[in-house]
Amino acid sequence: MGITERKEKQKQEIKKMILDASMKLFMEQGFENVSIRKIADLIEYSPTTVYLYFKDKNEILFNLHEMGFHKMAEYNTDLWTIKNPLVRLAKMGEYYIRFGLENPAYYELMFILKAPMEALEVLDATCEWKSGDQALGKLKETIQECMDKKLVEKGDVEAVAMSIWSMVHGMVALAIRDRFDKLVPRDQMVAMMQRGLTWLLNSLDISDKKT
Amino acid sequence: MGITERKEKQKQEIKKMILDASMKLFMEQGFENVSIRKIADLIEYSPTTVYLYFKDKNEILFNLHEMGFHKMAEYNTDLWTIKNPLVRLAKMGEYYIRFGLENPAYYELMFILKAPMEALEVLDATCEWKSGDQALGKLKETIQECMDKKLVEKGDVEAVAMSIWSMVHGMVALAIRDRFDKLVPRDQMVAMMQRGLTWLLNSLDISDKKT
DNA sequence: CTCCTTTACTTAACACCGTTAAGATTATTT
DNA sequence: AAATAATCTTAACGGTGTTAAGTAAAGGAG
Repeated sequence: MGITERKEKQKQEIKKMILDASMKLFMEQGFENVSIRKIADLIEYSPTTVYLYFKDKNEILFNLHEMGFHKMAEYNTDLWTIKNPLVRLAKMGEYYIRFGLENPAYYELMFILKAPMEALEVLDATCEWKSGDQALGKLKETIQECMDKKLVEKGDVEAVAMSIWSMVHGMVALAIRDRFDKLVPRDQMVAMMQRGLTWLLNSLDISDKKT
Repeated sequence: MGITERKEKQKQEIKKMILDASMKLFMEQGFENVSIRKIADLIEYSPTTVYLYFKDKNEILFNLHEMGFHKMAEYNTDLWTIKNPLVRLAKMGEYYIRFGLENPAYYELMFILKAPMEALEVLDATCEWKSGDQALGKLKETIQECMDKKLVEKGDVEAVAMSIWSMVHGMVALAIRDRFDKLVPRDQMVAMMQRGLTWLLNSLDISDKKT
């Protein structure tokens, strides 16, 4: 069935066109200024055509949200070459913050906007957020390793993971949503986040102080 | 000028009507489903009348955002009776999380939505975010006190404050935007946040371990 | 090559949105 | 009572997500 196969391929290509156009607009104009009509305009189709490839706007946003996780993975390629889990943990935080600040549009899709999660609830009955679960899993792994190697005090891995994630997420979310720069000068922002992160990890580190 | 005075009072009353109606809809239906038209319907005026009392929708949201800070202050009334700054810090975090989870609509206005900050940029040339600055100030005070009393290692108060705030904000923001409950069971959410918070503060506490 | 069916796409419309210009109504002052 | 000022509404503009119905092109069957 070479013919139907090529057709399927073409369909995927148009889907990609729609997603790329959406993301372009999203990055240029922000979430609230992207409409199906503008997307359709950009790829030179009628607005209704978009609905032949995606159920609704939420489904588009969900797909972009997935692309965001792939993009984030690119930031972390060299992460697992780091053998010291505490150093790796620090790098994870650093990369996370950098990814968020350098790709605010993706970050919004992944961790702030409700729309992608609404799509997930419709799409998947089990409502599993695979991408998020996987990303959090890697954080938990690293923390577990820190505890195993007695670099960090033993404790509730899950709660610690959620806490660390919450902190870096909080930083990025506050920055993206214009709260951070109202309180500290913009040029000091990144440095302060970094100081906060190293301060936290330093407080955790028990490798030096043998009680 | 008794007459103009009463008129001014009436004007303020209608303003309050608009804000109350907005907040009611906001809490019931969420941000994205509140429109000027619905607000006008609820107070039985025409949509355009709303514009005689507020410049635009953002200005309404900014006013609601301010009301949110007042509401949050109610949660903190007994906070300054706590003399031990470390205990106070813990309570601050606990109350912050509780406020956020119990008043998600207010929380969104205060710390997540862009609209109120956009209004601020138009309203105030200096762009000072007084409410936020004040709230953060109290956190910094408490942390400073902790350091002064050697309950917490001395360090960059600003960075530490931003970090702690980021963590609790991160927790609430993830919960409100449907990321938390996709990864941990909903009934364990609050408990886990609490564990994370006490874990953090425990790591900071150096009052016992005299190095 | 013609007829028919399927696929791909568009036009038109619905019900909403924030916002503004212009007109109508009401109240106050002269 | 007439003129002025304050208050509110109607109608409209250009936008939104989405759907029903119609058109044009492509593929297969005879």
